[in-house]
Amino acid sequence: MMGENGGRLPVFQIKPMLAVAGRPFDSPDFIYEVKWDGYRCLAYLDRKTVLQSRNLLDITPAFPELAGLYHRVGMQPAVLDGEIVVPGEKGRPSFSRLQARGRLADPLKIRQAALQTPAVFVAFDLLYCRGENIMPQPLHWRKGLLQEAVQPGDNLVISSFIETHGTTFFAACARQGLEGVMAKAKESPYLPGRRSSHWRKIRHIRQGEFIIVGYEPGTGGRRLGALILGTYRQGRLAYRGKVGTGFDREEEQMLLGELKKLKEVPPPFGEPVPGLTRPRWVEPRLVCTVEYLEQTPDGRLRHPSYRGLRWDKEPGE
DNA sequence: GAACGTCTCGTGTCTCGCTA
DNA sequence: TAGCGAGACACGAGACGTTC
Repeated sequence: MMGENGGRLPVFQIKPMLAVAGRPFDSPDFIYEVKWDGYRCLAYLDRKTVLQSRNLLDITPAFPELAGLYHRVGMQPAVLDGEIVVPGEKGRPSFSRLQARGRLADPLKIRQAALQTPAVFVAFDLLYCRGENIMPQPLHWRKGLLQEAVQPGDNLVISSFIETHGTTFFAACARQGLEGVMAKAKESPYLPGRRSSHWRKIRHIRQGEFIIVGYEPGTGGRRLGALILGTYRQGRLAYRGKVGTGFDREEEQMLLGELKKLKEVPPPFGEPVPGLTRPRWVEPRLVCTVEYLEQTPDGRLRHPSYRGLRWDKEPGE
């Protein structure tokens, strides 16, 4: 089977297909499904289960509760593409819980965690079926075969999708606090390791205004590493994270110029901030707009991206 | 042995430069 | 011009090494 490697599963060979970023749209040529907030994973199933991360690492030992996936999948040897998620509050995927799971190395702790916060494999594509490479086949055909091959149950679900009504679906997902939507061309083949416009990642982006309280110098060709952000909480500045992307060389020069005009001040937060290597603290006079995916439980920004200075805003606002 | 700091590894975005 | 890879950056938290 698997042709190219003499009948064995192509373990650690397939890189997952990637998506480009996009905006909500409606098209009869696309299907729309929930974008799950978890670890991208390929599951190799051939009388056992092997889980491979996006970077081709074997993450099977970290999720023992998924070892039995192969019992629920027919037409083996088979390879599923999907996402490992850990349900959090209200059943929504919790990325922080998943990270806590993924970092465990002690087998005892892994077993305990598997009982307390069990992971679920959300399957959304079928790449090999009965040992045959079906990646060149169109997505709608692979989706059909996925429905036939997989018996959903504990720890294994099939990602449902809708046809057309992409904007309505996106709005509904946003209301439910989900990360976003994936739009996939019905006729698209699976392009391993490639980032293709056949798949579009439409994320629910949040935006806010934050006070620039300092910065870190960059390395390599960059002069500005990251801006250090804060907001006022009960009259005191609170740390909200750093943003190190979203500005090009021109904006970087302009920001550095503005920062150099400000007086250097002592650290504005009551306690030292972990993770800051070479902070330069400045007067909290500049306000900037930042897009971000979500906030961590302690109020820090996840995946922040700088969008511009707000000359019209005062820090106190 | 406790506390602290650094490294590692998972996820991601974005810009820049090279190549087809 | 589009696609792709490299190299910046972000987050959390366990593992591990060092210091006291």
